[in-house]
Amino acid sequence: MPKIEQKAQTREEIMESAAQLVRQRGIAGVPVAEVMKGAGLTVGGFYAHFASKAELIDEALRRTARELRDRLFARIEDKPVADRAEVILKRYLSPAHRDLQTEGCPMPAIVGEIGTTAPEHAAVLRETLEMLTAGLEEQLPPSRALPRRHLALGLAALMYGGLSLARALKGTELSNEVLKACRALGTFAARSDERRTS
Amino acid sequence: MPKIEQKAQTREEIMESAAQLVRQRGIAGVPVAEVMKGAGLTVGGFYAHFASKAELIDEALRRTARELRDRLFARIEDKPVADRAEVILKRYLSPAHRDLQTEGCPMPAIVGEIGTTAPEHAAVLRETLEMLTAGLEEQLPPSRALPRRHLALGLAALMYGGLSLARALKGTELSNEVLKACRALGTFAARSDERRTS
DNA sequence: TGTACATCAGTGAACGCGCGTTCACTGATGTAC
DNA sequence: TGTACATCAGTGAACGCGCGTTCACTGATGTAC
Repeated sequence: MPKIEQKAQTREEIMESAAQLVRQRGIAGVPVAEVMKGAGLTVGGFYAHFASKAELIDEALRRTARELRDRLFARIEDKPVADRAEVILKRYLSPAHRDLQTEGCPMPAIVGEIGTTAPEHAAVLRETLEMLTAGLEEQLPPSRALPRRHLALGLAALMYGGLSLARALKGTELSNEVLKACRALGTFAARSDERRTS
Repeated sequence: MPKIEQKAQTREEIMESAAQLVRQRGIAGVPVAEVMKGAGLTVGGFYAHFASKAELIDEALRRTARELRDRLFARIEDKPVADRAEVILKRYLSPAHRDLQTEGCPMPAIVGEIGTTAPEHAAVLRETLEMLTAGLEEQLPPSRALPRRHLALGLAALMYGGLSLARALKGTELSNEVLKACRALGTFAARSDERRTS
């Protein structure tokens, strides 16, 4: 393999390792050395690929956000409009999503760290939330009770809040209960117009 | 002042300093030295009052949870039952609560750290969430659409989620929008039965 | 009441550790001729 | 085609820093007689 392609592939492996670890343990919880180990390398080589840890994390977070969006809204157009919010809520607020942290939403791991860490990460968070909210808004039926944008943003906060708490409480019955309650509340809010007009 | 009282008062000052700082910067973000500085002391004396940082944080978090409950539900019985959820949502999801981190809800600062820090902190989080949920449940009118417990737990997650995101996004317009959207969604859910039966 | 001694809250420096980053070096890949 | 040289991804150790915790010491308070 030519040198340049090889290097690009190594960089990709470092990124993937970082993307998994940062979702599980947050920014401060992931040493550069461990990211490199996850890619089968040693610490020293890191700076041949990235200017700093912050740059790596920044890029890794953007990637996880896109990945989340793709999974969350995958084949959603196949569902009836009235069911879409519920399907999305079920996907996001599922025990599987809570447990498989390395593959899921990055927000729970990093939100609490914004303000203590590099300022550029705040921008990534904003973009992630905007992306999620915009995606939701698109799939919501027209509403008369609440502006769609408000409903979408509120649902996003509910989803994020429920998943974060459920992860932090993992292993307790309360954790499952939180997921269930948030699914119920979210579905109720998203469907309420429908029921009221039927 | 007798020695013993003096010592108790010093301990109290250390605790208060810790309670403020931990709400603002989380567990890992608050060095013992800074807590002591906040109490007008130097690091070395810390271990005359607490066995470890974890013990201090644990106790400080319990205190902040009680404080939150007292503020959130203060004089709530003076309000009509139908308005109580909205009042609580407004108190919790207010710009003031977002901005005055040293005095507010401790959850946003610590939820992401559970799992990376001492395991006893997970228990404090569970108790805090239970306390908030139980308090909410008491104030909600009977509901037929959702079990009250589910509504209370969902509202708690919505409140936590909205405040966390708003704090992380502080200084952006999105931050205000999140607070507003969560208040709207929460109030809508809490009131929906009422409207539907009227 | 006064004096000698014990106690102990608080100080300030040091220890040990983890981490981000740097750096001299290595060895495989690629280029010039 | 073969040989000498340049490049550079990756290694492993070291540096500097922050932090939790320890510890020898101090000086004010309290007690014994």
